[in-house]
Amino acid sequence: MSNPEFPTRYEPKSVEKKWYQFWLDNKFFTPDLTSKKPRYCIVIPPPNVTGVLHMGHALQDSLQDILIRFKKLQGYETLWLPGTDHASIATHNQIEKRLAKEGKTRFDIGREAFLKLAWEWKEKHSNIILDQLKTLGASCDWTRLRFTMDEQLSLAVREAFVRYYEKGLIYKAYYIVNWCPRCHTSISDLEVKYKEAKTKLWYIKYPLADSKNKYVMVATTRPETMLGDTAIAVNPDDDRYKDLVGKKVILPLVGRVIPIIADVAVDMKFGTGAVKVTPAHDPVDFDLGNKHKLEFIKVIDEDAKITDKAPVKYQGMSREKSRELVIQDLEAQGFLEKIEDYHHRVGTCVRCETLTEPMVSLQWFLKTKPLAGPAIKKVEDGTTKFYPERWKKVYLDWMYNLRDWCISRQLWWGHRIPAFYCDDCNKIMVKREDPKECDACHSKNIRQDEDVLDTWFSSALWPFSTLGWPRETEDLKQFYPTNVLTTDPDIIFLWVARMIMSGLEFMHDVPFYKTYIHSTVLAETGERMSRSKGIGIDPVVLIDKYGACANRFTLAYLETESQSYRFWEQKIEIGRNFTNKIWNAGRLIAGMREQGIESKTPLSSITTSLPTDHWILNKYNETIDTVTSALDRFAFSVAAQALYTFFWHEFCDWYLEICKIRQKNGDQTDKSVLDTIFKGCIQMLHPFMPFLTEELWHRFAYQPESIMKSEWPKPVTIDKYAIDKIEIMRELIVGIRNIRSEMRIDITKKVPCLINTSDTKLADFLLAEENRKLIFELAKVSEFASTKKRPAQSSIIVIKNIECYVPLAGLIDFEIERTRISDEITSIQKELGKIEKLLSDENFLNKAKPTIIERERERKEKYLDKLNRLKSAQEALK
RNA sequence: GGGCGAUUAGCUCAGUUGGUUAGAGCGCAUGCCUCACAUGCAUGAGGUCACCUGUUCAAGUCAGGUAUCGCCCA
Repeated sequence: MSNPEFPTRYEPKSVEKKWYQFWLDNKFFTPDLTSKKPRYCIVIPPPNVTGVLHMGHALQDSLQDILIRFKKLQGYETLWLPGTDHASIATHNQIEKRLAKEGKTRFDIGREAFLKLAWEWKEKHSNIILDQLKTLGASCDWTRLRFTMDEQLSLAVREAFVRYYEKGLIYKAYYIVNWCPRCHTSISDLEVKYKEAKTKLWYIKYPLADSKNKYVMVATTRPETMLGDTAIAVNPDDDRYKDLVGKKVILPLVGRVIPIIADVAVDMKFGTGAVKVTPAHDPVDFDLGNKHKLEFIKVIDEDAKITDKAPVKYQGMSREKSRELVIQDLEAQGFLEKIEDYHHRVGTCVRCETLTEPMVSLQWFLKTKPLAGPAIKKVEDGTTKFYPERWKKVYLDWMYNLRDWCISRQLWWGHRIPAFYCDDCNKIMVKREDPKECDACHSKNIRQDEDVLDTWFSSALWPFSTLGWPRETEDLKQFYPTNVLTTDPDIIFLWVARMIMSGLEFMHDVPFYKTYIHSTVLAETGERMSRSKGIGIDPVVLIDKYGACANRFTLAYLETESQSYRFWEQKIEIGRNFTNKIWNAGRLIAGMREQGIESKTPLSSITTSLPTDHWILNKYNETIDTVTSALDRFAFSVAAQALYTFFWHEFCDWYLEICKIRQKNGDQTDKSVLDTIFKGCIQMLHPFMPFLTEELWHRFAYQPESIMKSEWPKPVTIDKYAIDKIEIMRELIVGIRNIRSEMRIDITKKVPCLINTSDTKLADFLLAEENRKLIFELAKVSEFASTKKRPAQSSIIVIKNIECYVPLAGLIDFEIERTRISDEITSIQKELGKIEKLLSDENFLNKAKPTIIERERERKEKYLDKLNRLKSAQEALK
C-alpha cells in the first residue's frame, strides 16, 4: 500500500513543530483556575538561564512531562511551571571570561557596567534551553515562565531574608569558609568537590621554648600554612605527649611562641600524633582555635597569596611558591625531619576546579538547626516521601549533621544582600525597602552590602516564589503544596532539603508531597557524561535525528530504580523502532477503517461475541491496570515496557494479524474493538510520545479536539470464558510453526493438521469456523480436523490435554523429530523429578500453603500426562 | 572511615510481597522483501542468577560475610 498521505515511515520532523504550536495556540498548557478538577502541580528544577540542554535535563524533563500529561488525562487540572535560575557563579565566570579576552577584570569596569553585560548575556542565552525544552515536547505553562531574578521573585528573596533576619536566623560573622581564589568568592560546603591528590607529608620539628634541643615533630600536607600556626595539638590520651601539654614551642621561621594543647579531635594515628594548628586556614583548626581561645592569624589572602601577617620574605607569594620556599628554609635551618609520599583529598571548586582555600572570613550565615527540625520531622513522618525510598536516608543523614549555611557570595550577579551600613554610627539595617538614612543617627552616609546571596537561597523559595509568594495569590492557593519534585541525586542537599526547610518556614507546609530521584545517565563507558570532556551525547542532536517521541520513550523505558544507566545512540532504536511500529499499525488500521471499520468508541460495553476479541481486550485491560499503577508509583520502565509488549507483541503480532485474516475472508466483526484498543493505547502512550499520538489522534479524527483533552482509558467489561482456549490455540499455532521451521518446510507449502483431545468443548472451539480460519492462516495449515489416532509418519505437538499431529509423509526428517521429542522428554523429566521430590517431602506437605501444594499436584498430573504422550510418540518412531 | 547501589544470556538491563521450566531489547543462527512496518515477520540457540555460610519445606529474591565495580558523605 503506498499512500503519500500516510508514508511507510514515521517522520517526526513533519509533525512535531505543528502540534507544539497547536497546543500553545489552544493554551492547553495553561490551567483553568475556575475548573472543579483536582489540582496537580510540578515546578521545574530550574536549569541555568544561560545553559544548554544535556542528557540529564532530557531525562528529568521527559519524566516530568510524562507525569503532567498522565495526570491531565486522568482528569487533573495540571500546572507544570517552568523557569530558570540565574546561576550566579557560572554566569559570572562567563562574563569574566569575556572581559579577560579584552584584558580586563570586573573591577576595571565596575558593578553597574558588569551587571549590564550580565543582563545582556542573559537575554541572549535565556531562550536556548527553553527552546530546547519545547522541542522535547515539554507541556510547561510558558505564560508562567519565571526567572529567579524577576522582580517578583527578587521580592520574595528579600522578604525571606528580612524575615529570617528579624527572627534571628541570619547573622553575620567571622567564620571559616571555603574560598575559591579564582571565582573570588566564598562557596558553600556543597560546592567543594574533594579530589584524590598525590602529594607529600612533611615532618617538621618545632623546638620546645624551654629546652631548645628538644622538639615536637608534626606532620603536615600544607607546610606553608605553618606561617599562621598558633598552637600544636595532641590527643589527651596520647602517652607520648602527656608531659608536653601546656608547654610551649617556638614556631620555626616565624619565631612565635605557641602553646601545646590537648584535644580529643586530634587523631593519634595521623603522622606523629602531634598536629600543627592553623585556626585561620583549616576547619578543624578553626574549631580548636575557638575552643582553646587561640589567635587567628590569616596568612593567606583572597588571591591565595601570603599576607603581611607572615614574615616579610614570604609576603605576596603564591601558595605554591611559598610552599617551596618554606620547605627550603626549614631544611636549611634543620627543622625538616623527613618527607613521605602521601595521597589525600584536596578541595576544589565545583565551578572551576581551582584548589579552594579554607579561610576565616566575614560572611552572612543562615542558622540551620531551627529550620532543620521541622524539615526532618516531615520526612520522618512521611508527609513528604522519597522515591525510591532509599534516598530518604541520604536526606536525613545530611539533615542530622547540618552546619550553618554560608549564604553570602562576593559576586555581583544575583540578589544583593538587603543589609545597609551606616558609616557614621556603624548601625546595620536589614530592610524590605532601601533606607534613605540611618535609623539610629539619621546620617545619609549609608551604603548597601556589596555581596549577593547564594543562588540556592533563591532556589530554595522556588516552589512558592514562582506561584506569587509573598503575595497571597490564587496560584499559591490552588497549587501549593505542589505534588512531586523530580530531580537528580546531587540536588537532594543543594535544593530539596533547602526547599523543604524554607517551605515549612514561610508556607507552613511542605513544598511537595513526593520527591522522585531519577537515575544518572552515564556514557557507554560507564563514566558520567561531560560536555567539557567530550564524553556522552547531546540530546538535542538525538531529538533532531530520531524525534522527541523516540527519545522520550527510550529514556523512560530505561528508567528503573537503579542509580544510573548507560546510554548511547544505538539505544534510541528501541524508541525509534517502536514509534515506527505504532505508526504502521495506524496505517493498517486506517486502511481497514476505509473498508468499513466504524468508530463506535468509547465503548461502555462490548457487543462482540468473538473469543479473540475478548482475549485481546483482557490483555488490554491488564495493560491499563499495569500502566496506571506503575506511573502512580514512578515505575516508568514498567509502564513503558507494559505498553511496548502489549502493543507490539500482543496487539500487532496477534490481534492485528487476526483482523487481517478476518478482513481477507470478508468476515464481519465488531470493529470498535480494534478502535477501542488502538485509541486507548495511543492515549496511554501519549505521555511518552506526545507528538506521534497527537498526530494519530487527528488522523483518526478521534474526539475531543486534542488527545491532551481526552480521558485516560478505562478497562472494558469482557467475558473471560474462552481465554484459556485462545491460549491453547496460540500454543498450537506456535507449535506448528516450530515444526515447519525445524523441518524446513517452505512457507508456501501448507501442511495438514489433526488434533486429538478428549475435551470435546475444546475440539469444537478450535474447529469452529472462525478459529479454524485463523489456524489455517497463522500456521499455514491446509486441513484441520479431529482424530482419535496418530497417523503414521507425523510430527507431534503435546499441549496440556490436547495433542496435534502434522502428518507429513516424505517431508518429515525422522531424525529431527526423534531429537525434538527426546529433548522435550528430557526437560519434562527433569521438571517432574523436582516436583516429585517436593511432593514426597513431608515437610513440604506439612508447611507449605495448601494452594501451593495443590498447584504442584496439578503440575505433576499435567507433566505426567504430557510425558506419557511423548513417550508413546517416541515408541511409534522406532 | 561511614552510608548507599550494582554484580542475572555475548552486550545493556528487568525480575513487587520467597513458590508454575528465570524474562526483555540488542547481538547471534535459520528461513522469509507475506499486499502496515526489513526501523519488519517467523522460528531457534544461549544463563552453575559474583562467591561463601546461614534462615526456610522452598532462595535470583531474606540474613551474615567475602570479592570486584560505582555513587555519595567525612
